[in-house]
Amino acid sequence: MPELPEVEVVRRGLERWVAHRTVADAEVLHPRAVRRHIAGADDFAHRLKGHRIGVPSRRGKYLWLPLEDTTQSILAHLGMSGQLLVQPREAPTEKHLRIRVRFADELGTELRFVDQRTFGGLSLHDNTPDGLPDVIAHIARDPLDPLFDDEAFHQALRRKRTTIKRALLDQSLISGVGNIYADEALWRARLHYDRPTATFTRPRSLELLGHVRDVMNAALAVGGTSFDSLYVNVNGESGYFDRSLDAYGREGLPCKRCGTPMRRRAWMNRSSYFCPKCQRAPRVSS
DNA sequence: CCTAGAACCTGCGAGC
DNA sequence: TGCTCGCAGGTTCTAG
Repeated sequence: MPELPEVEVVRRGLERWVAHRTVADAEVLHPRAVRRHIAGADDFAHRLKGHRIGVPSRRGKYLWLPLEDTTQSILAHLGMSGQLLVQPREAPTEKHLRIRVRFADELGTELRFVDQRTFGGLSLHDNTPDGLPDVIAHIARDPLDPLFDDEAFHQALRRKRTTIKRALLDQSLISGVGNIYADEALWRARLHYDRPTATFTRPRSLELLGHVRDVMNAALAVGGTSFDSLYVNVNGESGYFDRSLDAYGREGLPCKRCGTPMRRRAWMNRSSYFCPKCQRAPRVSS
């Protein structure tokens, strides 16, 4: 479940179902799922044992579970297809189950990391003084973070020699935005994905940020976006925002503003969806 | 330093 | 039916 709203839905589920429980033991079924944990799978499993999980946090698409009475956290990234599920102990093993965490209580559920494509994973890291896993210190605050600096973001856009969608997907400038919400925010802002950022005026940058926040909050309110069973909350349930999408996945369908057929362009090994009339291409498109 | 593009994986649906 | 191709909510490494 990749972008910010989907990850936040998962974080809330973990807060409700996993926080304050003590790990009995962990089992790593695929080494790629812990590749960020340099000391390896056995070390990862061993270090979780006996520790109580604190309240889960999130920045952008990363979330982490602090281990109480330590200065470390379990960092999680869902990649393209990762799921964190709270399942009954007796539930059948998922085909792509990669990590299982059992708890030392009688609630009867366990935490499972399931990931078809293995781009995601879990790992254990020291926290920085502000409680963030050290390996994600370079990730920017996300737009729903009260301490996100709008002015600094605008200045960063001015400084870069890049285009706006690339900038939105650059997790060191603004985190949590992925392919869906980038296209949605750009459609709302009537901006073409290939517009150079260096010419952005402050009002334009701030308006775009407003649209990013609006679309993410709207998605969050209905449990995020899912087109299939790959993107679910910790209880395996899908969100409903797919039916509210204005741009993503709408190739050939009429623009909801002006009726012009929407287009899809191959872009950076993926796709960009846009309205050719509302979102005009820049004159000089490199 | 910076930016663009490919690589990393598995599975699914479309088209032949 | 079975094959190949293109495509998928991300990040990270490499080449230029």
